[in-house]
Amino acid sequence: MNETTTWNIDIQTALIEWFDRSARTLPWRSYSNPYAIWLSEVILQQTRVAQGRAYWEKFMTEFPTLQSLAEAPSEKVMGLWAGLGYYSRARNLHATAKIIAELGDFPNNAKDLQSLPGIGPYTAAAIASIAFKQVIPALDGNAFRVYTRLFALADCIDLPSTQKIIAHKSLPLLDPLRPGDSNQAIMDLGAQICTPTQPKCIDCPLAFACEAFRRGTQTDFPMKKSKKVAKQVSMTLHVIMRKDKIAVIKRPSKGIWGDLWCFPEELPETIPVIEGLRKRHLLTHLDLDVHFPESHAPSLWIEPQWEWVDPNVLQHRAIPVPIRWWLEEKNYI
DNA sequence: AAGGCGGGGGG
DNA sequence: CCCCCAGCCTT
Repeated sequence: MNETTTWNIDIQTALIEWFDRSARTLPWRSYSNPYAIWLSEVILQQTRVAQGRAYWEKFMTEFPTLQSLAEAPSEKVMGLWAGLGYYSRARNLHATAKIIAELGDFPNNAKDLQSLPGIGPYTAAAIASIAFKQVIPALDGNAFRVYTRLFALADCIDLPSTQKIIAHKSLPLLDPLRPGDSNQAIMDLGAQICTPTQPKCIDCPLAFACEAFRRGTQTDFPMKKSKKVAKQVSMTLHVIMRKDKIAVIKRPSKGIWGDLWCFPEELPETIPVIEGLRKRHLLTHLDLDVHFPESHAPSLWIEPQWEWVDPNVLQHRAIPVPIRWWLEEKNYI
């Protein structure tokens, strides 16, 4: 056994022992069925555990099995997802449930998993390692941070070439008998110890092996391209009342708030408008200045795309956060 | 390779 | 205010 091998095994062991001692207790970790694990992984894409946890509980209660999710109406799936963001995840989740239900059994390796909608390199590796014990590194934002520090790797993590290097260098650090736990240990480490700004290296089980720690350059990693500023955009969402009903439209699948119910952005010029509320809504790529002008449509007014709904029940549909905000401001919730 | 896509919590 | 989070998909 050469020196490199023993070094890697020392890291494997330190990681697994730390995991057994200090891992977060998360509800999906008590499940071994791939459905529950897949659901957690999709919900947690670009989403903190603290935010996604309640959604996982809701989905598991409403759809205890993959079959039940596959058979659900999409309106119900989108409604449960409302408020969590990145709504294409919900559409892809539903589409994949139907595909797997049709297949008969759950794909059990990363390559097959990655062919499914909404399952990319990270999620495929996570499911394959956790549910099926495939030895493959699951590289999320946490893992990229932990590994670039461990290796003092100064390459930009946005580049696919860098991600390949990390996948290659991290593979031997996984315990071949517990690859899922090794991956989850790295992610837990990133969330609790190897944090972006103030890493707690004094408590880190991998400090003995960490090149950035040895150099005192932990916060130099990971390197990434500077992000662009969010574009400022003004958006008009017309609040149109007809008697006691309010006009809503279902937004197209592509674009912001895809498949969600929203107030119309366009209004026939024949309907007079009064100024309404205004709200700033920040997204990663947009700085929205949302206007809510109010108007009243004649009692028999028909607009093909609009649906007239009771504002008191609108909260139960799949609506974006600004609509929910408006309903709250007007005491409909 | 770059840009679109949500929302919220923590420093 | 700024950061970035168990990323993926399209162009």
